Amino acid sequence: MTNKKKATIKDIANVLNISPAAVSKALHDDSRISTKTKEAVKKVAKDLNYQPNHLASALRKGKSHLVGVIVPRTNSNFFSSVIQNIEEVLNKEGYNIIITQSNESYKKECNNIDTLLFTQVDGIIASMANETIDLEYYKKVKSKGIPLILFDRGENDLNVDYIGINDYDSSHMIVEHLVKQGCKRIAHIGGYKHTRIFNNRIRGYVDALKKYDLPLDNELLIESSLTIKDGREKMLQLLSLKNRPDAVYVAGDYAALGALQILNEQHINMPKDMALVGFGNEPFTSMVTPTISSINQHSAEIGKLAAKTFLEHAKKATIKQSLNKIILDAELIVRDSSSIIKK
Amino acid sequence: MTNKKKATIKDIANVLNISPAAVSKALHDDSRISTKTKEAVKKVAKDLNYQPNHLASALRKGKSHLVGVIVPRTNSNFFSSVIQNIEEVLNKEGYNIIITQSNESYKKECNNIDTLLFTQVDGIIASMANETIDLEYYKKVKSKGIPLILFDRGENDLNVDYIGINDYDSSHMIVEHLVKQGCKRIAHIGGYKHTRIFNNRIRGYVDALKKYDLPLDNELLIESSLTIKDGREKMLQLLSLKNRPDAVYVAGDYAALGALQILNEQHINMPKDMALVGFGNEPFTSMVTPTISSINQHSAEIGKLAAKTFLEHAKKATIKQSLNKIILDAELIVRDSSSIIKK
DNA sequence: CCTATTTGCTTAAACGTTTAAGCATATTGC
DNA sequence: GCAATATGCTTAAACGTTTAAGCAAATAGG
Repeated sequence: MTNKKKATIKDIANVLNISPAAVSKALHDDSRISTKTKEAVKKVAKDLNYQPNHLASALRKGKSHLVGVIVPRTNSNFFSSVIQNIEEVLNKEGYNIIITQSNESYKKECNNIDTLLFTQVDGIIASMANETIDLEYYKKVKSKGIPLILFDRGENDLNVDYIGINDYDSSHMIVEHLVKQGCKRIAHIGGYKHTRIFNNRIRGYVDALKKYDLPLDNELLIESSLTIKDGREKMLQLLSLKNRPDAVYVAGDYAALGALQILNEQHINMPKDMALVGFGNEPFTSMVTPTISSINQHSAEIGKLAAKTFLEHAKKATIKQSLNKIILDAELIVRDSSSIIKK
Repeated sequence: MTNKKKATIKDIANVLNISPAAVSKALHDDSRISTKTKEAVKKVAKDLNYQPNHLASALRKGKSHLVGVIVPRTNSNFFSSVIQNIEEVLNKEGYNIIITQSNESYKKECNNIDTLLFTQVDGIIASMANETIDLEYYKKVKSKGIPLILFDRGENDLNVDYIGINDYDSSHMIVEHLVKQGCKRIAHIGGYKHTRIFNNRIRGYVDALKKYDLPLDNELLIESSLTIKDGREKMLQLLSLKNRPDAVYVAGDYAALGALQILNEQHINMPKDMALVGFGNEPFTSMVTPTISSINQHSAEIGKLAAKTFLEHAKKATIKQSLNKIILDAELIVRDSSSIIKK
């Protein structure tokens, strides 16, 4: 039990007086090894508390069976749920994952990529930092010939697989919902335009306004970092307008929360005087008062699909990156902050 | 650039007509290699886009430079902050971390330990699942001779390093605070007694009541799983008492949130009719109405200390587990839910 | 009964790195 | 000028596994 030195294949071989090669094959149920030997090997392996040395086999086979995951942060429900599902799918196939956080910083992201490559991961599943514009570093991954799968952030920016939701349609759903509630002036606190998903949400918002013949007022369309703090500031900005909106669609739940705080502090009635819709369906949206309507991004499915996409690449030796772009339909969860018309 | 095969030390050696050993030493700035050779080697390495094969060096050196981290879940601010700080400290020293989640399940936790050992991690930093009572699996880690550091959950249960906060004193602080606010009947929705930290909070609560000559009523001390749902149920249970409490100290913020929801739904005024204090200082405690008083657990410091403790072990080859038990003082953040007396 | 095939193993090389040991050559101290 | 030391490299083995190639013995096929 308290064997300091770890048992190796060689130790097993010595006990049974057979070659290490035979032991290796026995442990892998090779058809050319007799059942008798296999049983003996497995018994001794157990007795010696043998644990295969992953490093050695990975080195020999040229596969680490590790997959790198890069997310902006793990303490958002969306990302942690995606991660959990990636892990679940990959663990079943004998892969482990290494999770790294970029904290929305491009520099940290580059660092993460380097350490992942250094650790010889077999693939990388990533969602880009807000800051990331330069894609050189991601090209480095591609040039190494290991699969790269993006989710949520990064659609189309590189020519790789992507899993995400339909941001453009989501905006349409939200605007349509607000119009049905009787809103006439709908504002949008959006993310940075250079991030494709946020740009898509903005385009969806603009096009939906046109569709419903609503005013497209430049004052009502604001770019934001989507933090709580910035949500507060941008909400104040909207309230200071001569012609206030009667609804705000915020492209992120944290910023929506900031907006809600301001509205509560100023005793502005939600949803009557101001309807509010967020994006992401973070758990707190149903915890605060009033509860915030939001878009469910199908985090579990995104995680599972990202993992499966990686596995497809891993299985076929040919590294032909056949673009696998999966766009899921999102779902609008209507809560108190935008339920003007009760059923 | 688009070199399919990765460059190795051998390739560099061939270009310069020196031995692979010399290249290896040059890259590690060995004093026995001339500056001229070092420069030449580094230039060629860059030209060939050489990346050291981590697996090979790890195998040879018997160190993977990977550290496993096990947490109940990552989508809590406490754990994700701990992780971020562990990562920061360890990255600087050339270590990478592998994060795994137990989802509070003992079985998953055992699985995590196995995969981490399989991946040849140099150490494990863990916070135990709520479910975990049997410690056999953790003993397995110790018997492998790799450092094991526990934080938050697991103090004293195994004879290993531990970093955490003073739960007993925290309870004292909370009770003292509530007493100062004029509360006379203080209830406690606690965690499972078999988890040491929750037991310490319960002991602190009980002793503090005695100290302030308050009634220690069995009805007022409830064991809970500390989920939102259970927080709701246990709050209802307290409200159904003939002799209601005028304050509730909940051992976890999520359960405190559940309690708050019930109090809001029943239009019970906080803090006047019922003061509420949570534990953990999750971000949402300052987002909900009213904001919830809570205990700040110093997640950043816990993470840093856990990482540093690991590094100490890693540096000294002798694996003498000199118990390094660090208990930090927690901090009570007073918010609206318990501020009866305004300044 | 003889060839062909299958069964059950062994041998040896390989994965990419590190490192102990060794060996010239150059430098230093006296 | 000679021993002692320092400098700058090479050789070869090692880490623990996998796997291609090969070989003897057993079995099958005709």
